[in-house]
Amino acid sequence: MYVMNGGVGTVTIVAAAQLTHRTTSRETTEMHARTAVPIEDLLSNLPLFKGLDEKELKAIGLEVGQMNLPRGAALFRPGDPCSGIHLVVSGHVKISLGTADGAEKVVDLAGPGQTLGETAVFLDRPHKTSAETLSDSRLLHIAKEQVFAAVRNHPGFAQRIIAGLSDRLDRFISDLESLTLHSGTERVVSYLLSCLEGTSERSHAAVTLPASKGIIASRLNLTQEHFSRILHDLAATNLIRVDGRYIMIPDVAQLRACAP
Amino acid sequence: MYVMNGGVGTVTIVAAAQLTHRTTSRETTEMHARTAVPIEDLLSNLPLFKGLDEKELKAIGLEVGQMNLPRGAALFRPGDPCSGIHLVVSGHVKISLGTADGAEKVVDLAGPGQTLGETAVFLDRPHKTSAETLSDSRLLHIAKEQVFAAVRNHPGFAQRIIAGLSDRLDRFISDLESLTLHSGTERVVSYLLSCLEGTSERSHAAVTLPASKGIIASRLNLTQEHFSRILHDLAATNLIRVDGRYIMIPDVAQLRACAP
DNA sequence: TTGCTGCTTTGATGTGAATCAAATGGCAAG
DNA sequence: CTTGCCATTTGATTCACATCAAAGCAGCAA
Repeated sequence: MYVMNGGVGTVTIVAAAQLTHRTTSRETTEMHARTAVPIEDLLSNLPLFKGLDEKELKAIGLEVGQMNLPRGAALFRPGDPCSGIHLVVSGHVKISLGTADGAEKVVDLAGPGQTLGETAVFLDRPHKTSAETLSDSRLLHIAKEQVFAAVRNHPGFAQRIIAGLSDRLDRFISDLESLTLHSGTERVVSYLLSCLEGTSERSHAAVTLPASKGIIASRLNLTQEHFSRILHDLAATNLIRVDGRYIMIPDVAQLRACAP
Repeated sequence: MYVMNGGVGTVTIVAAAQLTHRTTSRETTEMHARTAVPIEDLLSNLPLFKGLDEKELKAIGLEVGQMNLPRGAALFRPGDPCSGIHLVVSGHVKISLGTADGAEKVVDLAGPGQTLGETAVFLDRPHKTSAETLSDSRLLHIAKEQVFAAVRNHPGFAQRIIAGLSDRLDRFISDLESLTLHSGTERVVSYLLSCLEGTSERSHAAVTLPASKGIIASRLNLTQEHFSRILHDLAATNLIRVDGRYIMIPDVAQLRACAP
């Protein structure tokens, strides 16, 4: 389905011709403007690898393939056999569930540093979700067998994987909690706040949504329409200011305090 | 909070006097009637350990504590520091989230073979859920440090843990899917069907609910009332027959086919 | 410019499921 | 047998959110 390079250590350009995608001419041109990056520098900045000693890093790094994908590319679809795990370096990937009747629910939006497809690898099952890039993205790919080998030979790596899975599990529980215990407005508020994580703690702040409002709405289990209204209600009370995907939060504490 | 034995290999009786629980006299008496069981026999039957070689099993087995708890005992509450992972040998444990306003959502019902509390261990965070036995239960406990040691020293064990987490993650995704994409009735149907897993594939079958209808309802994200109604509707169309917690399914295929 | 196409907003209307309230039935203790 | 406590059922009412429909607006190609 897509081409990649393994066992090299520097970047090769990925042929993306056969990918399912919608690309504008401008985007495809950007696709080809990039420089070669030593892969270990990339790795050592990723949470999955951070803290591993140099030897381990090198051993694993050799086995990593790099992919550059345009917006709208499908990484996998439900039922696809799983080739390995993916790691987002830049860009955003939408992970979603499809239904028989064409509806779709966005399960997660993976940003830089996040991993995709571990469960399919470790349970040795085909994927049950589908993954698609939302913007031009750079990903790493580690093949299944190499993941297994790394888990066997590098306890540190196994620990990373476990921590990663635990974290995801925890976040899913939080999602489940929001979904069942909180109202639409509360979900939107806590989503906005979660977008701020890692940002310096100031009273005012701003967020740029990582995807279209329709996608975010699905992620929060709302209809586009409902999401739009909630955003407006919040803007009406001056808790936020909306300009397209750019959202200003004049008073973070006040927003946090609101649970209507 | 509770007493247990580590590093022994056979069973010690657990003092449960100080546990938060509601116990009838009959239940407490049963509590004290049991025999010593060599712990490795227990382990080798649990999915977490199955397939490990004898040496690994022995090494880990030495570090396991066994607990016998009456119904209604609290294993941990949100905010509690996490002592290690628990493993259900027999009985059922309710894992739930509490809200500020007293409401409660049952996240999972752990039965024999399942593990509790891994995420808190590996993320080194206090628990965010609470866990409580729903019936007299026998559990194993592996302390945090020993879990870490086992992960470091026994790649097989690490792999088990990873598989276990992956499986949980997958099931949570399924839950999320049901929750958002399926109706109440569909959720009930698929829950009933999931209770049949592992049972011999016959056209007719029966399930006994592992907990009170209120608990199950919460697990399925329904109110008691709504759950009750759905059960009635299904019974009205002869898809099931309800007698307390005992549910007869005359025609499994027909039930599976129903997605109103 | 024109016209297309996809995203977002807005309003009107409908419904599933929660909430409230009260009745029923079982079970254990007295 | 009665009393009281739970769990479950049932009905009536309410509300959040979805659905449907239509219009507004921006980006882009020609």
